[in-house]
Amino acid sequence: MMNSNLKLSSRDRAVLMKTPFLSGLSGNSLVRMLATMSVTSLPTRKSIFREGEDADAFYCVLNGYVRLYRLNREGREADIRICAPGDTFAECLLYGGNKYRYHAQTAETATVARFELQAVREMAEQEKDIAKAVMTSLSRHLLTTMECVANDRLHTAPQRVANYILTRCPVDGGPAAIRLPFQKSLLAGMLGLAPEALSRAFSTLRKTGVTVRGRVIQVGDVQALREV
Amino acid sequence: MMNSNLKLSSRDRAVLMKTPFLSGLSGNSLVRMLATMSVTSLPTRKSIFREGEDADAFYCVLNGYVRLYRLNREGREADIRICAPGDTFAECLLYGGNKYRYHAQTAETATVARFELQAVREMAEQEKDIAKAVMTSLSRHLLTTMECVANDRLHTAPQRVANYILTRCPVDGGPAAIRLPFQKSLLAGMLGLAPEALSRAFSTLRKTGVTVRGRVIQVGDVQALREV
DNA sequence: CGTTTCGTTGATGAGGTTCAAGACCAGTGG
DNA sequence: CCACTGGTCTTGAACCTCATCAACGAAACG
Repeated sequence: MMNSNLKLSSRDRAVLMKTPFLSGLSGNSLVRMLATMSVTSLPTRKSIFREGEDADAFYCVLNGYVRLYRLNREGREADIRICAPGDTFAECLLYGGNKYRYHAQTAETATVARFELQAVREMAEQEKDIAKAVMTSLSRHLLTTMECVANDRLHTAPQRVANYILTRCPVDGGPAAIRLPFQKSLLAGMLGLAPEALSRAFSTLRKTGVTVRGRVIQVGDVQALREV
Repeated sequence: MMNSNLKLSSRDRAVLMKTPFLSGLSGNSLVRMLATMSVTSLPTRKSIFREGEDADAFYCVLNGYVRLYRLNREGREADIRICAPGDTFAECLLYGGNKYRYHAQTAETATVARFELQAVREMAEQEKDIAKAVMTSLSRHLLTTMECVANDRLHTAPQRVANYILTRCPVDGGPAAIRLPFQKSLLAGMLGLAPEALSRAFSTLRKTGVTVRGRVIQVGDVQALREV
């Protein structure tokens, strides 16, 4: 069901332009970048690439979600990162090795933009603003990944969940409500938890005023949640 | 005991030149880079910067080791990364925010090279090879950090230790011996473990043919260790 | 040769995983 | 309209790994 060279929907185009990757590009660079790019729509649980394969492209999520994960010897999967619309992945292979280091798979139907590594590498050497875009993208990615390590090592399951809710909360205090943009099992993987552990974390947070119904999370007092 | 503008020892200079950061630079860029750099020797457990401070520089370790860590609400520390000679840290702030996001402290007496963010930012915009050096450095750093997340989420303590030993083992099979370049407590933090857990992991690995005496680790059969 | 730091060991408990069973929900087809 | 079905989520129970605390032994260092 691979659908290459798809025409960009206007919503996808808007997401693409807000990416750290393309938002800073001037006219000429932008055109060249878009020219080497191909857009693909993929069904749920479709593999994009596998660990160990020769790397020839990196990707940007336009719609839906993509899981990056690894397997251990016994075949258990662990998510390394969940990529949301606007996120770039495998761009570190521009200057860091020539094989994919993890599996990438859609978590639901998704649209991704594909960039040839070799082409972008050459363009980054020619155009300064493209190099800058790459650096910005890498920097952000690195910061969030280090944040992830710190989160894993420092916080318990309820604290990680509270953390996640707070990052999605528009308000600073009082009551709030958010809607999960994906299944809970995906959130669990994102936080480095088994789905059961996420479920238990939610029920622990009930006494802090968090109620969950389906994908809707209601927070009684955002400030109280910050104390967890 | 801050010792700015120290003269580079020849060993430090050799480390510096092998850095992904400087190894690819041509004459002119290299000279400019070295000109804006200042080298500092620091005693054990000296803070280099603290979380939340305004960021004005990033660093490269020339000698010794530097811990990057964070504190949780109760004051417990968790290491995010241990930087060895040749490693760069906080370089993600070139294009990713203007405050340090974690604490940095020497783990033993160390020598570091300091680069002004603003100066390097300007140079990266002018010179393509400097931009490329930044991208290479960021890419490597990102790959190892993602590796770290996967390691934490996928492997048990003995597996992480086996992993670490294998990455330092020169040979592919048969017996081998390595010498830890630092204290065990530092290795523990690096692997996301308490020192006691590292100690127990070593004793678990005894039945796989690993013996530890002081900083020397003897491996009976490297291949057997790979099976863990 | 004491003092201090580092490493090991044991006991205990908290936090998560795993497995199994059941609840809930939406979609499907009788 | 209702029963069946397949997926997702929750709950319970047993187990496991690791952190923590405390005590002790071993180096390192003056």
